[in-house]
Amino acid sequence: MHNIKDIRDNIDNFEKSLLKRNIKIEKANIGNLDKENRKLIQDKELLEKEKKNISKTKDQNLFEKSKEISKKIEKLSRDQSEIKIKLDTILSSLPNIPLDDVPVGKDENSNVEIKKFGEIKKFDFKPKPHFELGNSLNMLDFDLATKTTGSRFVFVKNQLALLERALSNFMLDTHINKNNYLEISPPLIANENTMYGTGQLPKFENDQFELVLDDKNDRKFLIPTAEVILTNMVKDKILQVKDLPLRFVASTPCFRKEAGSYGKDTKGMIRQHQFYKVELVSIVEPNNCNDELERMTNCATNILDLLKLPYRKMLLCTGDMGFSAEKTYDIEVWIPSENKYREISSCSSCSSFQARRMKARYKNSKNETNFVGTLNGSGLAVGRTMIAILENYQQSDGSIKVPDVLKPYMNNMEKIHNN
RNA sequence: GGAGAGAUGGCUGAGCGGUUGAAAGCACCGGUCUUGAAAACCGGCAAAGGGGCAACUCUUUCCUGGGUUCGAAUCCCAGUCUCUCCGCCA
Repeated sequence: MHNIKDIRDNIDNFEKSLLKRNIKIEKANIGNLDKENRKLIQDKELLEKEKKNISKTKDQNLFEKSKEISKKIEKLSRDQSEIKIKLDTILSSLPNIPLDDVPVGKDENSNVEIKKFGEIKKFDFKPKPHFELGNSLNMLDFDLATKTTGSRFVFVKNQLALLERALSNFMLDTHINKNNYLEISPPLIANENTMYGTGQLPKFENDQFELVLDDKNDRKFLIPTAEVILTNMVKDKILQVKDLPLRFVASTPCFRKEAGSYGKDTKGMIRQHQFYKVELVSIVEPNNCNDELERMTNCATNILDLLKLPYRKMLLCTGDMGFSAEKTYDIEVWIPSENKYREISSCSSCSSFQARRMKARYKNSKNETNFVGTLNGSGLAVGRTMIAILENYQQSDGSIKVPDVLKPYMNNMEKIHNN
């Protein structure tokens, strides 16, 4: 959510910044609504003051007049709230402003590669895609999931289920013990206000799985990412500066409708309606957003370093960033069967954009109340990490070598194989 | 599912129709004292919104939404959440 005051003072810059994201704002409309809103507030406050004075005098002769004023106030405040709702509807659907160092572009083709890491393994056989490997191991079953549930779900069995669990635990332990994140096991369901806070609502309702409840006013959603619930842990709070930064980590299932991605990544478990993800969330002083973004991204890539998986770090362009982000790094891991890099983590700074929606504030060293900065990043997407391990660690016989760092989590198993 | 109790500022907690935006304590900030710190003492300290270059000023807010009243944190109604007891249950 943007601060209308900032927009008012600088509407041309605001327009320009959003244009970088291909968003055209109706400048005149916003300006008029804002003016109208303030006019009505002023009129209303004048009457309120008058009314207040009458009741202070306790003069019975003026009581009738006070009643009349009440009616006028009622009307004004109805009009005003209507205008305010219109204005807020517009403002709440506008994405965050990109930072200056974010490249401008309309889609992922304009993303900028920062650096490649790790070595791409040369296979002396044709590397198989993960779903073939999983299928022949009898440890990934997509057909069964289709039968029980529907498309874009999967049964993970046997040692791959262990691998999935091992990955979660390995990532969690690393972030908790090495990177100083606080482990959280959060609710997987969020209410409407929470979803609004991080920016999933109102604009992206179609991507969410909503629960069917008896009470239509009580709306609840399966979380599309733990970012939603972890970031909202500071909703409606006024924190002390000494409490910051807060760093949370959770491994949770994530649920996404993937609306509009028909025909995209239909094979395998690249794009699923449900997947595990280890999520990092930081709550910081707004000035520290940039440093924290670098730190967080390093925490994420550190996992790939330890797993010895090749990857590259991308700086997303304006057109490819998420709604709430001011700057985003994607980490892409090497997928041998596709002969390309695929997103495995996305780390974003959201400045005070989400904080303003959540009313998450802190008192700075001067004792002034201010909105916090929020960041979120995957550290990492567990399902896609499993894909990367299957493909990068595959052997010619279809077995999968277990990465060294995971062995302690998998009964010191050397290889995942069929019998 | 049944029966009660409650929801007040960053936190704890008074107030139960008229200078109450709200006592007190804690926390926090500034100062005195101290070599420094602690303690003690003095002072300050809610948020949101509007107006003003500013000093400042106005309005709203005591869970949410309605209602009663000239006037509501205080009374009435509905809802949400929390706690206790009983029942049921992973």
